[in-house]
Amino acid sequence: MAAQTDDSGPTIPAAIESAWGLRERPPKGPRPGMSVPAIVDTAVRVADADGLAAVSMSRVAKELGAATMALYRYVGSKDELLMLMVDTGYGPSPGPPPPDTDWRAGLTRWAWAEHEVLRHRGWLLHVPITGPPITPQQLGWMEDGLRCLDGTALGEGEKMSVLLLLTGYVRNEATLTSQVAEGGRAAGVEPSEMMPAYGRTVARLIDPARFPALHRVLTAGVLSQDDDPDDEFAFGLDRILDGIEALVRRRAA
Amino acid sequence: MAAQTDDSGPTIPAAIESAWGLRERPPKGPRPGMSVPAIVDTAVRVADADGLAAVSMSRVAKELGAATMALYRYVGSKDELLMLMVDTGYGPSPGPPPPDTDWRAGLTRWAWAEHEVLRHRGWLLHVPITGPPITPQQLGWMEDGLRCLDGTALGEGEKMSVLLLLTGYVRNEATLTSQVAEGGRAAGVEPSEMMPAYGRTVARLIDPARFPALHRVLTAGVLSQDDDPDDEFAFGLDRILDGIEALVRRRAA
DNA sequence: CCTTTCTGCGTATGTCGTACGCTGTTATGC
DNA sequence: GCATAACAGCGTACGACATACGCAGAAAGG
Repeated sequence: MAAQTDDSGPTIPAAIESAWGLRERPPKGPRPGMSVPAIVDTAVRVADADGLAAVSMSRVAKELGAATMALYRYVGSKDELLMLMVDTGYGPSPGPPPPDTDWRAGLTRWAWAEHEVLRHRGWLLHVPITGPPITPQQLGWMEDGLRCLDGTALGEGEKMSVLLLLTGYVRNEATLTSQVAEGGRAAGVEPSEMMPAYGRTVARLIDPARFPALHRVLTAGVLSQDDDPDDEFAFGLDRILDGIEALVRRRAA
Repeated sequence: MAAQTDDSGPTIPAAIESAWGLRERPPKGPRPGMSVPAIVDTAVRVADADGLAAVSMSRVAKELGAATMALYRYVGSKDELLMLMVDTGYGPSPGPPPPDTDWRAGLTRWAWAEHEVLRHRGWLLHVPITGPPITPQQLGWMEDGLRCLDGTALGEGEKMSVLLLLTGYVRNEATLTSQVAEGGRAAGVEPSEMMPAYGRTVARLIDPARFPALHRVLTAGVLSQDDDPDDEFAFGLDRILDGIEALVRRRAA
């Protein structure tokens, strides 16, 4: 019976372990000239300024005044860097719900907080996600979301499902609005003219006889006026919370 | 007043226009040796077999027995090819709801149909979407979804929002499950051991005092058993439909 | 038949991630 | 004080990729 170390489960990338503070500096060798947080912050700054596509290893290195390959002493791969960028990009969660907040108000605040982050950091949506969250801030968001549901009679699995449902909605809504915005910028259309332009395009393509319902939507002018994206977000959020409320009530009975 | 041609709105890529059948062959020049559909089908086959990352222009060309640059006579860019791949990959919509179907049953069928497509074509989720749908089949799905809501008192804009909400949910759920699956395959873990392994990893990282709610979820064994992903999907779907039902009832009153 | 217009595609360019190995630095064990 | 081990920085090189450009040959109109 050999001594079993605690390395059960799949291997965790070294840089993630250091994000949890589980890594000390080796006793020998030269002092590191950079640090993982400095690299990640620089990468985030590049993404904020020029988008995720601008984040290349050479660009980040140049920004730091270092050579490209120097970065690989700190992060194992670009994917690892991206994972850490997501953690930093989201930032700390909005914190546990204030006392005397019911679950619905708490989750509303939670969802709006993520909405706000994604509105300012659209590139977060373009990071290819490779697995469930294991970075500190990500799990912090989860924790605070779970706490909102503390007073309910939902099972632990149901709480988790509810959070997944909500965060999925927030991400999806943000993806849609940012796509419209980015597509418009690429085509050189004013943001306010985006939806009308899309409506005209669709109107030109479809045959009203084959797409009657879609045609009705178009003639109703739904795509002609640009709604406040926040209204759109609030609409879906209320629908989902209504659905969750039905479940919470049933469990409470 | 110059004659206004119908090229209002942003430019539509040539290959998309040909997907709508709005393009005839030029009268001169050699006969084309390939066709856009043949190229797209080949690309879809490659993605089905080896994932979206394997879809490069050179790989598709090789598969067709042609040179890389020959493809550019048919599609303007790789992005254009991807857009067409999405259209073909989704395939035709499940059709309008059968007669005497209420909106909830219709949308349930609609959502499960997309769920099924995404389960078989996980790569669809990895295609970076650059704008609102303008390809024939995509708008076909939209049309059929709208028809499900024909009998309700919802406004046209609300119908659209409801569909966006649903399709967003379906995509998000599929993204999560496929990420777990892909992440597990990359780490060499059995699919059934994925969630437990994730649970152990999180348990090792978090401090129960700082993440009490998360710790409670872990000790409840939520992540230890792997649920049927279809159950998870059905759970969220019912929540959302409950929320929509509340709205439909309010409008009907 | 000649010109126009198109197809197929070879070549070349620039960008990217990253494997490999050399050079110089630092702290430890003697 | 000195050898040595462990590490930091990074120059070079490789393979993959999207794609701009331009040339050769094919098909149809005049």
